[in-house]
Amino acid sequence: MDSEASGGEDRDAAARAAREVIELLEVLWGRGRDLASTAPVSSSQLRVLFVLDGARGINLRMLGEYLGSAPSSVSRMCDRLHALGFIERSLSSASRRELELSLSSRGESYLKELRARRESALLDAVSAMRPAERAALVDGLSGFHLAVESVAPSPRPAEGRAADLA
Amino acid sequence: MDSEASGGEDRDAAARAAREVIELLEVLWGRGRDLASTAPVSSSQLRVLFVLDGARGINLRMLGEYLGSAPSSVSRMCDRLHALGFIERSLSSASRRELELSLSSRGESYLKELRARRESALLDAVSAMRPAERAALVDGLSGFHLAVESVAPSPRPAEGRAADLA
DNA sequence: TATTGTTATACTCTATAACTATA
DNA sequence: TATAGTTATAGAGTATAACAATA
Repeated sequence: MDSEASGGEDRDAAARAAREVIELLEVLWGRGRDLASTAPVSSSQLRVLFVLDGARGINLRMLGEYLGSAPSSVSRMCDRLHALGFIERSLSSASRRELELSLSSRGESYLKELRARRESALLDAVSAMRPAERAALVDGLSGFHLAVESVAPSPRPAEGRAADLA
Repeated sequence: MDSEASGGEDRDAAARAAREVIELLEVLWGRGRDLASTAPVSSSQLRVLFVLDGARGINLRMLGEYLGSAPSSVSRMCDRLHALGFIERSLSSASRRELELSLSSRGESYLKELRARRESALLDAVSAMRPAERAALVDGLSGFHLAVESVAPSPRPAEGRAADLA
């Protein structure tokens, strides 16, 4: 009597719990957004760094598809990230009209430090949880992570699904 | 031997798992962002709707503090949301220099539909999880949700913490 | 004088459309 | 002709600074 026979109430509960936490973080996370005093990169630029960290050497068009952004937007964003020294743009050896984009060592270390700061901030929250809840969070998020990746294959999700999420 | 004696590895694991899922959603969620074809409101405007849904009748300054945005930005955003018919701005009866901001019925129904669409999209993901993981996700997220609210009191979080999260 | 909200100005991000260079 | 990337232009979001109205 785990789920199938019960009509999927547990699925609905999980979807609702996820939606509520996402909303909460959407408001809270957005508070230090964009040109925040201490942040050298905007949230859009940060998304570029995340993608490049997981797909080194891709071209500008491909990066735009991962981000769901137009090539012109990505081009200008890369201008600024390059001026900041966070990314490198080298000409592709295969095709002279393509670029190969990647994180610079400075970009890599920035990302590493940001992740450490974020985990430190999150540690404040998870430390306020009971151990059993914390263990459940790890198990639940691991499964959710894999499930999201299987459902939303990179770079283009289900075409129209993503629009609902913004 | 639940946690205290083990040096907090489970806390670190939970913080890391949360940080990874947030990063994943940051890239994925952002794909349908801002002026997306079908979306009538941008992600910034959506944050306004979320706050007003939880704090009806607040003034512009207070809304700005919840969002972490400057009054001038909020003022213009409210112009556009009012033009769209999603919010109402009435003069405060207590103080003639203040506004009382709230969702219009159109804004409320928009939010309700958006939440339904989001949960439907999330249902695709949680349905791909095993029942035990799904149950763990619900328990873990419930505890996390409460913990985040206790650690980051509205409207102003720990002053400097938020900047790391953008 | 202090506070609330608006307007002026500037920079970033976003898009579409027009353009150059390469395949 | 089709594709990769850039540039031009316009609208939205962000900020700081100067301003009007109210307390």
